Amino acid sequence: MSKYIVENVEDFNLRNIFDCGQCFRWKEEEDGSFTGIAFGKPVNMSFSHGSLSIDNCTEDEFKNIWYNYLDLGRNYGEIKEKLKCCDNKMAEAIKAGPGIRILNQDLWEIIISFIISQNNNIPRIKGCIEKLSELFGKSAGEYRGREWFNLPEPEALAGLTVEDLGAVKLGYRAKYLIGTAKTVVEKGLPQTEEELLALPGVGPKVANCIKLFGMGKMDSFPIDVWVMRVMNEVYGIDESNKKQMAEYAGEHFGELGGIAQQYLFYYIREKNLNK
DNA sequence: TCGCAGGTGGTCG
DNA sequence: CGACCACCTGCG
Repeated sequence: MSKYIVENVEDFNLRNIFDCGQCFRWKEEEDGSFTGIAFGKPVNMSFSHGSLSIDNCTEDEFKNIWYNYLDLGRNYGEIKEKLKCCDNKMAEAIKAGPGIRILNQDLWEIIISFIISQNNNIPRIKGCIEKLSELFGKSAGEYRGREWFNLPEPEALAGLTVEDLGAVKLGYRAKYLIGTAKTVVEKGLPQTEEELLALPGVGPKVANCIKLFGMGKMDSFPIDVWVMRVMNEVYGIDESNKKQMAEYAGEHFGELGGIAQQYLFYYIREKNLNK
């Protein structure tokens, strides 16, 4: 079992990264490391004093998968300086999650995950994704004493019925997943906002999440209930005025909107959890 | 029991 | 267009 180690990794914190709402397949271990799966590879990551250690990972896999997945080529120190500039509130938010990075995730996995996420809570979202993978995904092999599964491919999902998906407990989202899978099989993966919004179960919020987490569009600014709360609390915008929040993000954060959103999201959730 | 959780789609005015 | 409202499911 090979382990790959990278030194001098900055602006990086596993809990910040895996608990900022962008992914659903990672679990924190008692020792503070995280075990999970992406791009068909189950691994365990641990990090301390600038040293990132990835277990069950070869050098090739690090270069081909994890370097990009963890967004290690981006200078977050520079980004944080830009966002802090002239914005004390943002500087405060960044302090809550200074090691956040936007993961570059598989587009299809992100589409499925965020359709499931709508009007749902995190433990159940994670449960649905695991169950869906176990029942209908391909095996990704054994690791740390269990078998891992990938999310089902579009073709596999497109051939299922709502009844087939019953055990996954997706509720009314099951028909969205099947409809989206059928569209993707027929027309390929979506590439534009228009194509995203044409998928069943994808509205403005989910589309922005897909763009940010699955398409590398860092200017996307998903507005969910937490962002509405934080934009109200921090910038005083009316809690229900999504349009004004989107405008504010465009004007003040610009190309860095998605990253700003992550700092704000992490900040308000952490604050809420500590209450 | 009932409201709520990373919203969306359908229906009105 | 914008404002409502039902919606699977499970938990407190």
